[in-house]
Amino acid sequence: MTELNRTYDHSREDEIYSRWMEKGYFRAQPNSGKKPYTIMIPPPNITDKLHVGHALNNTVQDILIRTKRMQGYEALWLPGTDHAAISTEVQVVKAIAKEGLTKESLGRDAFLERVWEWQKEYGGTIVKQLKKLGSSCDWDRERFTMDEGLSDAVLEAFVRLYDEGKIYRGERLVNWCVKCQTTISDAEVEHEDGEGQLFHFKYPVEGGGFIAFATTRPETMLGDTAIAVHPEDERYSTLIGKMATVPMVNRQIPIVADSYVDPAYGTGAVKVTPGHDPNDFEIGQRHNLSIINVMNDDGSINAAGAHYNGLTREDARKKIIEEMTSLGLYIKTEKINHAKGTHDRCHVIVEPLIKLQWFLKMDELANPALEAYTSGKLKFNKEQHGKVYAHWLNIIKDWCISRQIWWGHRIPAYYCPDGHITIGKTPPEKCASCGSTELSQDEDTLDTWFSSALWPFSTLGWPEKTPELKYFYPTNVLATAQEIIFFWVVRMMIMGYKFMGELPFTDVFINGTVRDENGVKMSKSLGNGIDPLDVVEKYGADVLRLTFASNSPENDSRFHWDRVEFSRNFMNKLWNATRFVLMNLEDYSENATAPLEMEDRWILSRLNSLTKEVTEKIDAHELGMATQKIVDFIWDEFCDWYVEMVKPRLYGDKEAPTRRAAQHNLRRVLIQALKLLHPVSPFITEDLFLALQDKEETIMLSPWPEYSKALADPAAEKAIEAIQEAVRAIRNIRAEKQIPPSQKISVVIQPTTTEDIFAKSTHIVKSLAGASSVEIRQEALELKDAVFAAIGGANIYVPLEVDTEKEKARLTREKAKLQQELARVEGKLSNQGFMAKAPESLVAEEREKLEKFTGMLAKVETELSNL
RNA sequence: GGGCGCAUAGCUCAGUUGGGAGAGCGCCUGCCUUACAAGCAGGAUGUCGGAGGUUCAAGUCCUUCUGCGCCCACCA
Repeated sequence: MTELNRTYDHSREDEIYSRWMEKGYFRAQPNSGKKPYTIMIPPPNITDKLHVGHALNNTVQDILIRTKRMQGYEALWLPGTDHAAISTEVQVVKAIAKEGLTKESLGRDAFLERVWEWQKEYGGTIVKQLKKLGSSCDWDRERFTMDEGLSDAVLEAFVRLYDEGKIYRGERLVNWCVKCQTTISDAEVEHEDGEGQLFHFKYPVEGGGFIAFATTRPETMLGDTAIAVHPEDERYSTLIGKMATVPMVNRQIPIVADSYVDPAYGTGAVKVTPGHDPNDFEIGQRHNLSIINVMNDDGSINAAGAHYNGLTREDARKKIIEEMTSLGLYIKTEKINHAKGTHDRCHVIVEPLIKLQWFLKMDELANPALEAYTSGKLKFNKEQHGKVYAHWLNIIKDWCISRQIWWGHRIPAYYCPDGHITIGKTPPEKCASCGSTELSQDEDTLDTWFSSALWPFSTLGWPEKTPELKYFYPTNVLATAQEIIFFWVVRMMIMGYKFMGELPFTDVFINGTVRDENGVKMSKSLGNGIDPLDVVEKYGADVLRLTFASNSPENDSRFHWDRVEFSRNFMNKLWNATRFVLMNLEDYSENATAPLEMEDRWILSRLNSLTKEVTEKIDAHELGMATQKIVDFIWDEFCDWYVEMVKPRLYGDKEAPTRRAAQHNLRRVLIQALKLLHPVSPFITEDLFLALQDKEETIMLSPWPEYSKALADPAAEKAIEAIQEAVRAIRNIRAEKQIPPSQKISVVIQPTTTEDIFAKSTHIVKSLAGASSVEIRQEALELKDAVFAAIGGANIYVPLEVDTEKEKARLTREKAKLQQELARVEGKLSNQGFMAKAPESLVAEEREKLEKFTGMLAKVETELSNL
């Protein structure tokens, strides 16, 4: 047994973590004979720095994995990172720009070398930071989406999906970033509200007259191929089917009827540009309109824009307004609030463009993923998240999986000069169609999420049939944030069923969002987040973890430093409680056995219930509840009550069996409580565990406590409850009478129950209520010299000089309170519906209360009249 | 516009088969009681957003209104 510092400090966390790593406690092996329990870390971007969401998410996972490890499972928590294609590429492009270099000037291979260098230098920060949190990942199995094995899995998946016709190449309107020269997924488009201009124009219509419309993007008028109106809009019914003219390019376009158009908005007529607007694209599909792309990849106008060829989109806009004005076709410009789609990395306005892209057909693949949820095989910690998951699957569209960037898995498609496509994991020697040996590989790479979608099995060795894969797949829990449900959870489910024939995990834990003090989500882009490592630095990882865990990580929450302080205070409390126990174990002998007292059996019974509750709550992924219960037990029941109850025994005769029993039980209860707390606060519990015993070398692998029926002791619980009530009553009297703690008082207890619990517990009352003597008497005391209090099991008399007036007021208050309670109970018992339909136990409980309150009221009334 | 939520003590939040309203912080009172002042004991504070409904019983279930939040989409 070791000496502990006077106050808690977290300086030993790194040392403890290193020891765990050296000992290999985090490692998990297949076929160990134990049951597997697996969690896959949601791969953070290799470029990420730890932010508050990561910290919360990892706290959740570590709690789950540590619990299962202690419960004897072969617990694997597999860590890793993804290559964050777009974000990384953007950052490296920025970095080389400082040297005056561009991607193109470097060339593909040299650029990729720079990316690897860059990621070696800056990547991996997050991994170190996760270790600071105490994350018990199996770091030997750490993976990276761009490493050899995972890259092989990506190619394998692509080839298989292509061979089955699930992957196709198609022209699609995609979000195009003119700065990054890449398509971006819908997800990467940020909608920023801002002031915009709505330009009103009119086109001439055949047979005379005009049709007016409005647009925020005049430059796309060059690609207009129709005007659309609502089919039931009477204003335009005569115009439907007629042709209008786009003057700049002198194009004849039809006026079509489509119910997409909102007749109430603007003029009720919409220009249709299928080449540059997603909704127009859909209208175009319905009416067989031609698609005209008027823009180059850099956003400038192309040859389809006639005399605007070569202008930037901004210049073209100005010139078009000028031309329309000169033709008398310009009406007006109004200012509007306008949501602009911008690229979330570079904030340049997104341009919808027609491009040849690779797509993954989702409809059939999505079926088993949806079925898994509806059948209950896939469970979410909250039903609301399951709904979101199902919603996404119900409206799923084909997934554009190609990206026009270099950093990532290059699409394994090879083209011959005739444009035939040959697909292969390795570069084919000749074209599969024409035999040409002049092959060039597709320039595009795959969406990062494509590789992430394979994560649950690619990290375990797929497509190889490894023992790991067989043993650990499907995994148990996937813990992530709600905005990732569509991006990642849905896609992992789809790929899991596709390639493994089985779902990748059975439980999804969606953790809440951490907000700042104003209730705004903490995010990197807003910069309103706290740095979790600052908290670790100042307070320790245990404190950070307890703060998250005790504040229901499954719910949204605000980050509050008050809570951090509270967590720290709790650590100190626990630390000092252990110091106290250790101080009293100096002459401890493990072999000495002694019969347990009532309070010992009480705390054991309470701890036993706690063990059951905590285990159940953790299993049910209700971590907030579990944590709060542990904290309450340690602070309230153990420290504030049990330790105080046991003090007189500890300070008594050294060799007394009752003292030996107290020593034994203090240690036993504390160790078990530490075990329950360990998943939440691993470091302090390890430290204290090692100080309290020397048989086991770590708490991490120490068996998780189990509920034992034999330890449940309702009688002891009831007895101690009565004593607690008595103590509170006496403390109340002391507070009201302003008796300082140093002044001892004498107490007379008149039990109203037949059990002699008070006679057995005078040492407790003395210690906790500051009594010099506790007398148990069957007959009542004269009240004129004593303050009286009635509790459930006894009447309490504290002999003091009584201020009659004050005492009268106090008893009157007491009487009113009791009368109120009685009225409620009586009301219930006279309620026929209640008596007929309420469960019997509830009725019995109410009857018991009736009896109790009646007795107490009678007593108070008697005392009142005696005054 | 589509989807998912939230509204409980001054503040931040718990409250999971419907059965006497809770915690932390803050506030008031008294204590440096030999583990802990990062502490101990005691205390005050709520028409559980409004209105209906189901039920013997509603913070908890249903409907509706009001005010917020998040995700996705979007105005030609």
